[in-house]
Amino acid sequence: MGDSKSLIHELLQGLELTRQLQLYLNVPSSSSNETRELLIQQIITTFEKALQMVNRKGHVAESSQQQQPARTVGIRMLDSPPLSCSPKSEDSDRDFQDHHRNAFKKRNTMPIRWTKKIRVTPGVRVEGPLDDGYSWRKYGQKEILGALHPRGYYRCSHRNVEGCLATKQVQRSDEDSTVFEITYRGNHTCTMESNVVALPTLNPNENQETNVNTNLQSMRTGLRVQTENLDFLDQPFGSIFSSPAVLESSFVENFNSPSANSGISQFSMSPNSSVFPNITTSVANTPTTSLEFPIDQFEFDRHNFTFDNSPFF
DNA sequence: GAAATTTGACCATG
DNA sequence: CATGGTCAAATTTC
Repeated sequence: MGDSKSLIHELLQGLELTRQLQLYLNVPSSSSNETRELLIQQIITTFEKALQMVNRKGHVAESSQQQQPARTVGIRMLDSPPLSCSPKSEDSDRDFQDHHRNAFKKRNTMPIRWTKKIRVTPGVRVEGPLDDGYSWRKYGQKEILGALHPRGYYRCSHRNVEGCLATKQVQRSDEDSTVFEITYRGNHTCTMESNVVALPTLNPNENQETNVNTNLQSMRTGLRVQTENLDFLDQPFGSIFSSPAVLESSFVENFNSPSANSGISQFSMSPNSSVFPNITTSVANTPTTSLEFPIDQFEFDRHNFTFDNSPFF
C-alpha cells in the first residue's frame, strides 16, 4: 500500500540529492568533499531503496517465496550465492575481523548470520534517529579478548512474545572507534506490527527514540554511518536477504562505557538490502544512517540538505 | 511498578 | 582451560 507513492517519493529524493550534488560539484572548496561524498552515498541509498520497493512489489505479486527478490532488478544479483554460499566464499580482501572467521567455519546449523561493518564519520548532520521498528533488548555484554571495547549482545524484544530469535552483537573497533561491527543472527520472525514497520522517521517513535532524541539534542554533532561491508555465510537457503522486510533491520544503538571514554553512540540504519562482498568489496551499499558520537573534535559542517527517509515505507 | 539494562555467574565449545 | 555466549538477579530508568 502506498508503495507507489513511496517509490515516487524516493525517486524524487534521489533527484533532489543529485541536484544538490551538482551544486556542490561547482564549489571547489575542499571542505565540501565530504559533503559530496555523503550526497553520493545518500543518492545510492535512495535508489537502492527505490529498487527495493520495486523488488518487493514484484515479489509480492509473485507469491510466497521467501527468496528471489525479483532478480529482474539490477542490484538483486548481489545476493546471488544462494546455493553455494559456503564459508569459503569469503573474499580475501575482507580485512576485518579475524575472529569472525572462526564463526564461519563452524556451524551450518546456525541460522543466518551476517555482519555489517559500520563506519561513523563526523562532520555531517544526517537524519535523526532512524528506526525500522525492530526493537532490541540487551541481554549481555562481554569483554572480548584483545578488544578494547566490550561486545554487546542483543536479542529481539519480542522473543518471549513471539519467539523471534533474531539477535545481534555490536562490537566497536579498537583503533578506529568510528567503526562498529554489528553481527546479526537469525531473521526476525516477529510480525511487523509489533515492529512498526520499517519507518525511518523523525517523528517521535516510542522505543529507543527517547534516548536518541535526548542525545540528539544534547550533542549537536552529526555523524554519518556507513555500511562498508557485509558478510553472510553459511546458510543453505539462498540469500539472506531473501525477504527485504527481514533485512530492513535498522537499529538504534547505545554504547556506554561506564569507565572509559563515556562513549555514547547511537546509530540507526535505513533499510538496505544489498551489498554483497562477492561482487564488489563494498561501495555497493551505503545506507543512510545517522549516529551520534561523543567526540567533540568532530566538527560539524552543516549543509542542510534534508535527506530524510521518513516519508517512505 | 513495569520494563530495560547491568553485570557476574554459568554453560558450551574448541 | 580459555574464550565467547547466555542467564538471571540486581539495579536503573521510565
